[in-house]
Amino acid sequence: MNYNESAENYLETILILSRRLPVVRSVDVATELNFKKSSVSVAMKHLREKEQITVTDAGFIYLTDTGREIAEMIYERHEFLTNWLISLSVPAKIAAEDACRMEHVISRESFDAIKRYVHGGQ
Amino acid sequence: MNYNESAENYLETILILSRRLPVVRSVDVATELNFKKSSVSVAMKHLREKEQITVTDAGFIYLTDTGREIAEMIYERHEFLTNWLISLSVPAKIAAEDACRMEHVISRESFDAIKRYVHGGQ
DNA sequence: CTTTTATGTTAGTATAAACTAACTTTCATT
DNA sequence: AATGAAAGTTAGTTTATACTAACATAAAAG
Repeated sequence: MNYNESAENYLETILILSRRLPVVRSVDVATELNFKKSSVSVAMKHLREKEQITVTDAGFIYLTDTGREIAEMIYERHEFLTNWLISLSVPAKIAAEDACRMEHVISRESFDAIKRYVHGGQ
Repeated sequence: MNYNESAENYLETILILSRRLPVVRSVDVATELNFKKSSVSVAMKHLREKEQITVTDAGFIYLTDTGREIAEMIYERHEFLTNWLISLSVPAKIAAEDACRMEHVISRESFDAIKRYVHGGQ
């Protein structure tokens, strides 16, 4: 599978949480994803090393420009694919789960093509 | 990532090769997937254990009913998704690559819904 | 008949990404 | 001040899935 799926998911989760919470900490990500905090701690270290997030002394996580770009791309796909599948009568839970996996494996070309198709077909 | 992606891919490859070659051997799968024969050997052992393939003394690989069912489902998705993306002007190579990843992560519900949508929209 | 090639297997390695367990640090409450 | 909860880290484990290296066997070719 895609080599960045895990990292992309973390970045997306940080973005989503940053819109819901005043600050995002490691433990918030762990709670959201139902992961252990040790797993998140290691993952955040990797994201820091790739300079996709910064973490303050207080443990507050912020997306860098690069990280935000990825997060927003994935989140846009997530929203679009979820809503599209729901509009095709896929149950919301299944639609969200599928979107959550598809969003990491589609190329820009295909995503854009599907978007054009869906909008054109409305 | 999907927990069965690797196995599904092997089964699909066996199906495809079985239509192209008189018999399918481990080495044929390795050649097709650009994997080493040791990797395929281990994978075939797992598929045998799950009773998704049988292997004759001569090393010829055959899908069981269960294995064939999975292989055909994945292959149908592969064909459909590839052709659909190509019809949306995605370059063939990219379409095939994307289909090859999407085919493993979509639920039956979503796949059926997309199929209905695409056929209805023609 | 012996040597080479093709095929398959086994054992051990590497990587990614989760996990548990144990530890530190900090902060709050008694 | 002492205790305990919350947060984060580190070390080592697990699983999946590929890999390399080394070996076994059988068929082909000299």
